[in-house]
Amino acid sequence: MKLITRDTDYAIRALCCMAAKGGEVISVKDMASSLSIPRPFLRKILQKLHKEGILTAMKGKGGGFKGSSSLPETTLFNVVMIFQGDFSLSDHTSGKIACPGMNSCKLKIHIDGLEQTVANRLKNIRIKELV
Amino acid sequence: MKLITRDTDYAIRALCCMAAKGGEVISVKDMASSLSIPRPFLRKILQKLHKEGILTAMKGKGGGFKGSSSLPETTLFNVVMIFQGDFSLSDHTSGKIACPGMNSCKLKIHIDGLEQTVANRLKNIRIKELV
DNA sequence: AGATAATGATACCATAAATGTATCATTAGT
DNA sequence: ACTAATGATACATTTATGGTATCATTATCT
Ligand code: FES
Ligand code: FES
Repeated sequence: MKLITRDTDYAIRALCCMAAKGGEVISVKDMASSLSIPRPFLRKILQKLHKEGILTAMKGKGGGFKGSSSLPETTLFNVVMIFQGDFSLSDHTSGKIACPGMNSCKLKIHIDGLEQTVANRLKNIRIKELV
Repeated sequence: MKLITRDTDYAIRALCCMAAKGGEVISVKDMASSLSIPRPFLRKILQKLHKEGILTAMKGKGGGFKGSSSLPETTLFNVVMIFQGDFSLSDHTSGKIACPGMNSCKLKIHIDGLEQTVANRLKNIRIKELV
């Protein structure tokens, strides 16, 4: 089971790299080779981060991406949500599975609690703390 | 992302059901209908739990499964391991992805810590506490 | 102006994992 | 013998993951 999929992981690494470089513009080409990430895949990832406002894009020759003002405070939770959409550790507790006794079920309580714990941990890890 | 996949979830519910019934033998047929789980799927799941020694199987007419002596102390961690094999929240930290600076990386430290937390939580939830 | 080099947007593809089904053999009770 | 259960295992379907490819747009450089 994976809490952090590969695109999320690549995104985090790329963001750390951006943050380390300050406001410098970096092309996908350069970053892909320096991080050993497939270029088109990284490109898709950075475009998404741009759409979400975490990166700023510069088109045209000599262009690339750089971190936006929100980058340093961006949390791992933010990134996970962007690439993995939801955040439910189990279908069971999210209601996707019909289950008798969804209310007052001890299993559900435990899983919900764990989910909260994980989410809170991820919310407390910011990009600026990783560089 | 899912920490607990459906087979794991079904397994937990089935184990709770078994535990609640004490040493009574229950057939897959009965359990599948009472838990609303596809019968052949549940069967495969229970067979696996039997192989792992958590359930005892009775073949032949009137047969079925019942909890073994180890059932009450079985933890969610045990069940997750049985159905999902490993337990690594991220490929990155498990070494499946080549990454410069695998040593002394702050991200890795955080993820490893979170992994420990999750594992410990799961290890502290026993079937007997869920019935 | 034109060549070049970057991103924007989006569609496509390949593989793996998750979620089940089906089948035949074996065993036990009636 | 007949029936109803599991044992073992192969097969099928669907969804998620990981990645490519392409064409349009924009900016720079000569
Ligand atoms: S809500 Fe279904 S077993 Fe807990
Ligand atoms: S080990 Fe690769 S970024 Fe941490």
